[in-house]
Amino acid sequence: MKLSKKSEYGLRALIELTQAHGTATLQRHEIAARQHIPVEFLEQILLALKRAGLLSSRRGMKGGYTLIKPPDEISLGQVIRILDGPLAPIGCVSKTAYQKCSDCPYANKSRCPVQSVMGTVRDAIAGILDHYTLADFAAGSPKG
Amino acid sequence: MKLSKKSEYGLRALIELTQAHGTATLQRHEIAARQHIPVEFLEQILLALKRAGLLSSRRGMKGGYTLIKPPDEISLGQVIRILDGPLAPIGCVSKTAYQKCSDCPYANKSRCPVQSVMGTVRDAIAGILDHYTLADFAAGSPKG
DNA sequence: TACTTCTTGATTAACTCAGTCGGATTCTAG
DNA sequence: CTAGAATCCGACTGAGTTAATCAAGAAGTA
Repeated sequence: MKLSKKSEYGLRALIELTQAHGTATLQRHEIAARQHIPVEFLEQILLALKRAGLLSSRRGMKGGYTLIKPPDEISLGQVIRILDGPLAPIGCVSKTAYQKCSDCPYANKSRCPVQSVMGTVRDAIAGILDHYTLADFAAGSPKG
Repeated sequence: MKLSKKSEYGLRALIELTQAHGTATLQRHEIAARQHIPVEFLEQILLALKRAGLLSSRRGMKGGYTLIKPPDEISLGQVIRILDGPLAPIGCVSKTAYQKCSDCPYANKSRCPVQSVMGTVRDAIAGILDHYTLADFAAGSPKG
């Protein structure tokens, strides 16, 4: 039940990029400095977000990173899935990365207690994180 | 955002112990066999639950484990906290194991975006898991 | 060409997870 | 009182993850 540093840093970096959206491109050291993130670690996070299509980047002097999509079309759920993997607490209730549980005696039965509870937990988490956009997030609003 | 095997096994073991509650005491190999859990791993789980005051045990022939409290007074949240630690995705929003975030630029400010979102996530998770009892769970009911 | 910045892949140290093992202790049965 | 059955307890291990760090390369700007 834990959010990795990677995701936390990623989200914090995206606050900066959201605030700069449309205005400026940010370099990794700027983001790192403002958000107290180790530069080289931040680097691989930004790269992952770029590969996932959220950011674009330019090299060389005057280079840096920019948000490629409007902040109100990116959910925190998407970001965390990119950096941390599925939101579901257990593979057999994941909607984006389902995995049959191997050793469960209830597997393939109509109802597994664990699956049932963890399914509702997954839905609760995803319900929050998939409806919370970067725009909400960067504005610090307690939910839209 | 993940439930460990330890907690999963623990919960499954408690299904058996709940069903046997008041009737019989169960030995680790019985639980292990019925729930497909490695016996020696199960052992340390049962021990932890015992130390936490949920189970009692007897040694020697005719020994085994019993639920010590009524199943409708034990929540899944309690169990998972014993085996996996706090439910909160991040230390600074945990109610049972709060920890100030060290490197966050918003620390001690009135509002941190991460803290705000993860706080609602924590509340959602705890809201489900702390109101779901072993009795509900073992009965397989889709929530009381 | 010189310099700056992103890009990529390798490497690392510390830690956690999932499980195993060996021996000690306590209980029952005979 | 002894044998055997069960829990108790701590140490250990191997694989994998986390959180970085490093070095070298590619691309853009002046």
